[in-house]
Amino acid sequence: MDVSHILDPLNDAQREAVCAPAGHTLVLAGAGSGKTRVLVHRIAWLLEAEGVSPWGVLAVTFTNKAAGEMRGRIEQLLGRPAGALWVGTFHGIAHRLLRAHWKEAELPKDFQILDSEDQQRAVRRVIRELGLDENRWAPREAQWYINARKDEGKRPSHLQAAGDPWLKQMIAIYEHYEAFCRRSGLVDFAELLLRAHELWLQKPDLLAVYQRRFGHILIDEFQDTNTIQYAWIRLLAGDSGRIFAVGDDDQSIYGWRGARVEHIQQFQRHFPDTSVFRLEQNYRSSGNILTAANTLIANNAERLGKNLWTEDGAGAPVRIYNAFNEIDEAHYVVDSIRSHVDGGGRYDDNAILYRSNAQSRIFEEVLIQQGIPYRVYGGLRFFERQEIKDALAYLRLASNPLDDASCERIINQPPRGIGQRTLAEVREQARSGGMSLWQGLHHVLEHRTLNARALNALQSFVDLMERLRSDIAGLALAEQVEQMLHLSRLREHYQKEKGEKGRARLENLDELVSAAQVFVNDEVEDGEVQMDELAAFLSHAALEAGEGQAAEWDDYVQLMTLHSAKGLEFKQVFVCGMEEGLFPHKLSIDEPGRLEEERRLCYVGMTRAREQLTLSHAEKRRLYGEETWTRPSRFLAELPSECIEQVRMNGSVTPSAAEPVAEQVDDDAAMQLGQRVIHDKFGAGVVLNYEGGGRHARVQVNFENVGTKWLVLEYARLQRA
DNA sequence: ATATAGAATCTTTTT
DNA sequence: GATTCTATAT
Repeated sequence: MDVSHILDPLNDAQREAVCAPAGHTLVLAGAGSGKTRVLVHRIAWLLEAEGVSPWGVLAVTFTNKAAGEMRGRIEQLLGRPAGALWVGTFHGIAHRLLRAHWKEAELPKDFQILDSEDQQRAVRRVIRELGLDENRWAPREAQWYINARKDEGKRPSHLQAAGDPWLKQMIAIYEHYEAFCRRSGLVDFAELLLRAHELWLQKPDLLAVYQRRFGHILIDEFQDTNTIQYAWIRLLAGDSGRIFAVGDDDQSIYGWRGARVEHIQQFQRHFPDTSVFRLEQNYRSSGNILTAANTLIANNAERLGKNLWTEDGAGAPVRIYNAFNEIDEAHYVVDSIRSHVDGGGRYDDNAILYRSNAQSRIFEEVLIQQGIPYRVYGGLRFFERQEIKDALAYLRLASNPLDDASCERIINQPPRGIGQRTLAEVREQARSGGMSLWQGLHHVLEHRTLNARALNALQSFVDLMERLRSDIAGLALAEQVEQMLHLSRLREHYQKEKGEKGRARLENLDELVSAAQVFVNDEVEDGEVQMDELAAFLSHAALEAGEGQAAEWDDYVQLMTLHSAKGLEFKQVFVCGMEEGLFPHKLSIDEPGRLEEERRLCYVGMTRAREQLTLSHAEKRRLYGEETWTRPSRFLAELPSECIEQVRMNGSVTPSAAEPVAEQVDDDAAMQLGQRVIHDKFGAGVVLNYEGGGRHARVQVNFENVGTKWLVLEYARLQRA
């Protein structure tokens, strides 16, 4: 078999990794060093050169996007579909296993998935049931506790309060929450992983089947694996599976949600026959950007050590813009983007990155004001929208009457006269009789423990759900959805909602119908279990919340947090709000480990840039409605001065302040900030700043050879370069 | 049962 | 500043 198409596009280091010998492989891949490429080519190599069957290969990623991209690139390289190959997220694959082996996993056949919002509601309910004060025992906190334990592979029975009353309460909530999930046939995200792990532990013969099948296991973003994911991988690999893990300890930014970078170091201990490869040649960023990023990250103590290099030239210096306030900052960034586009560039060459979402607003305002198209990543996703979740809850309750989470959500949505009092009685009946809400409802109706008005309301809900269940049986998926929207009167309900919001909600409901139309049930194609189409659709909705944003090919400026920028690249990158307390964030400043994670986050942001990187900070910032004076981020001070170009603008709030320079000087001497100039004696330089006006106007110029100087415009006789 | 006004509270995010 | 929950009035 000719494998030149697999190996030729690779550099030496990449090729060595792709052709790694039998045994385990760890690839330490720096930012922009071709990480995905190595994974994709490795799989192609296994299939084409080593004759491995696609049946025997499993590739795991963290996001659906990454999984989709990987499969696409593999098929492109192979020139054919690779159906039997398993490519998916940890959660997606765990879900697939549990669907195929629901009996062995002790799950109901039609179990459904709780997303984090559903989970939080469930936890809140449990807290109430325990008679605890919600203010003292915040549902969010308990949810966080439960997920953290699950991510560590721990059940309540593994935990001990050791006299700590807080822990004792948390464990109690965890226990009751588990009971709730069990009797409702519900599984949260962390549970998918934990359950899949336990399934293999408890059924060794089943594990053996998968161990025999998957001789090759590939993991993307290995630095992001949490305890349970890594344990699961090790279990699957057993003694015979070969693991190919790709990661970068410098890009570990998810420690706060349980990711353990240590897995990279442990890997070589756990698997002694591991070959380690380093990919350090960067194909993305210019020299200055890379040097700056390298210098910054060198301040971290806990590193495996790695230095990125490039064959490209130094490129433009990294710009640091010192803004007066956040409005000035936004104007500077937007103006830079505008001049990029005026010079023939595209809007989507540009990314505005920030530490926290609250920072996006001011950029949006300025972008709107200037009529520049933009897209903000990471808002509410399609399947997370209220109206969509309402609609799905009807379908879920129809297919599983035990699903209390869904029942609670829609029992009075749209409003049908079932208030808190009535609901409390239903809950009480359900709880005392050990029944689901749905059963509790029937109990209340039979024993008439409420007044007639409430009973009527409850009866109408029961009738509705029963009618819905019988009416949608046998219909095609999209018709089921359509029928549900009609019978539940959800569409009618949202029609009444006025304004832009109501219109958008209706559109989303229509969109749900078309999502059902195009949905193909590929959930279990090789297993014995044929999953119900509706159930598959509902799982899909929970596991893949969807984008629901502007189409990707449109030309928009990209706004996102530094976290969501990981894995992406842009010609021009603006990292904004480089101030102490904001970035590094004040909640991470005191702990060295967390501060290092902030620095890695900065490193990730910087290495997104191909040609131009601009870091900005404001002296004064209004955040959460409060105005504060700020100090520049310590990260700025850690950058090497030879890669940096400082841009300052004294005391002026808007960039229009730059214009007086142009107005007050004669036409041929007119200049703007950032203008390249030539001086008779000092040579070439760049205008950084200006001061005053008229005859006394002075400019600050950064000369390539002699550094920064203040010059009086009238005498300096600068020429524009 | 709902509508509205005041108060509290705000990292980062995927599944 | 903006959302989201809580208390109060209708």
